[in-house]
Amino acid sequence: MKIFSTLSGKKEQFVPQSDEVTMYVCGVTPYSDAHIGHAMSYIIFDVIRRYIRFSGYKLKFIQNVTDVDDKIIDRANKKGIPAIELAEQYSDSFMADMDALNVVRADFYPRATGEIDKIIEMVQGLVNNGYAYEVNGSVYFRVTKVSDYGKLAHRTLDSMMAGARIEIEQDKEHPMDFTLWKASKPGEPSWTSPWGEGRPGWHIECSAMSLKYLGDTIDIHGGGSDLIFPHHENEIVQSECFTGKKPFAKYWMHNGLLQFGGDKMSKSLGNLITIKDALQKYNVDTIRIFILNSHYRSPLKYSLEAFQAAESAADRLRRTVEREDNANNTNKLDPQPYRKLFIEAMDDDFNTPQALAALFDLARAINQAADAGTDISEAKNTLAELAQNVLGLKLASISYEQNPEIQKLIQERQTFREERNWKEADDVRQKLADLGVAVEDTPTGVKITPLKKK
RNA sequence: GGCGACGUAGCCAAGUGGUAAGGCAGGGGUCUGCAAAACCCCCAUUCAGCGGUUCAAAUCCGCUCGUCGCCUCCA
Repeated sequence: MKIFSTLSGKKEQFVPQSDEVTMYVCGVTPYSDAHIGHAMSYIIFDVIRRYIRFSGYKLKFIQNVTDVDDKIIDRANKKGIPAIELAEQYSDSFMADMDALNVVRADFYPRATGEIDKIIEMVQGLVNNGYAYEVNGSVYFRVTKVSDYGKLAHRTLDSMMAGARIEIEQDKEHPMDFTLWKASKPGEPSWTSPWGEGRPGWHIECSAMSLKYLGDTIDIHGGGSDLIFPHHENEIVQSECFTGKKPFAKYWMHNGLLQFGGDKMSKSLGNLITIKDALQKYNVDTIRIFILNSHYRSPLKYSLEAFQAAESAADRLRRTVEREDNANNTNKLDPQPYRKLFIEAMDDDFNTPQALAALFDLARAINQAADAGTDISEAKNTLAELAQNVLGLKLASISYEQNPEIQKLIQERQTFREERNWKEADDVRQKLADLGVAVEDTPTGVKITPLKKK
């Protein structure tokens, strides 16, 4: 298995430290509903996790919830509720979204507010060994003391300074120094520390959690490419300087970002589509195929057309899995060649578009074989296994058996058809269409599917 | 201003030296009472443009044009 690491800038052979792979992906700061950009990132890392397990490794996966932060405090103040309550609310909302998107849960979701002891221990350690300094109750990291600062973003301190819009903060020794511990203002959530009342800076919680739950060196650390700098860069220096061990993470993985249409990517929330909105309109498989049909490191443009294409594609796989087995036929379709292609694609830095292509090739072969009466049971199992276990698709069809109105109309139509009364039969079909379902006559009986949105 | 990514058919999108995957849409056909689904055939002599290296380039190099990201909160 090969993984592209942002740190080295190339694909590397994946060699975990042990049979149990340790992995950390930056989670959310819960102050509003998550949007489909979040869905993209977490679905991608979900598939990566699923594939690592599918390949035979064990995996320990941790994801943070940063439940104390400026934006949470601002938003909570506007709403007139405690910050922790707001964070709780949106954190629950996020978990519900992840479940709905069929994202496998992490082993544990530590919260920043629950890890204050570890955070203070780290900040103190960094002060003690000279990598951090306290000014007016806040503690800053001294970036000039680290020779390889910028190694993840592939930049140097000088190049960062050139033309950068950096707000000059009087307290900092160097403009690029970043906050480890922030002195709190009155009314803000705060904890007692050796430097007075305060709260964690932005980057420190991820380091603390990763070190505490996964160890000094983990195998994979991931997140959106917008986190490379400064978030992950800072995680690296503060962690490595605290533990004295390198590397903090062996492989750094970053997904490309979702772009919103050709229009202005307006910063106002009007342009953002929440996961809840998307799920209202499309099923999980549609959303997952939309995302997995492009490579995870490439940016992806949101478009209605692409979603509709993904919906049709999902439907194709779903229908294929539902075809009759012909299990009594002695001719069998062998899915191995397709399985091999799928695995080769996934082994090459999780090339899901190519893996999906292998699945569609298998689907075509299955349909061909099914038309010919060949036994497709094993091939179908392979298709379902790879699609569901690795790509996290559900391939679940909607059942209308519990709907008496639809069942009654189907019966009516069957009667007309047996009487060869095509006119009446077609009228009933139209009635069913008005109810949002399409009826298909197949050799094995009537099949009801949701009517396609045009 | 600095750093970086990208530009492949109507749309989405793989492919990083050996002659263009896959999905969607479209056209024709088989099947069907009609449909739908499925299947078959067709749909980029060509990979933004211009030069260069090479026996050979979408793939390497240079320039031009265009789009985007990061440098500030962000998956």
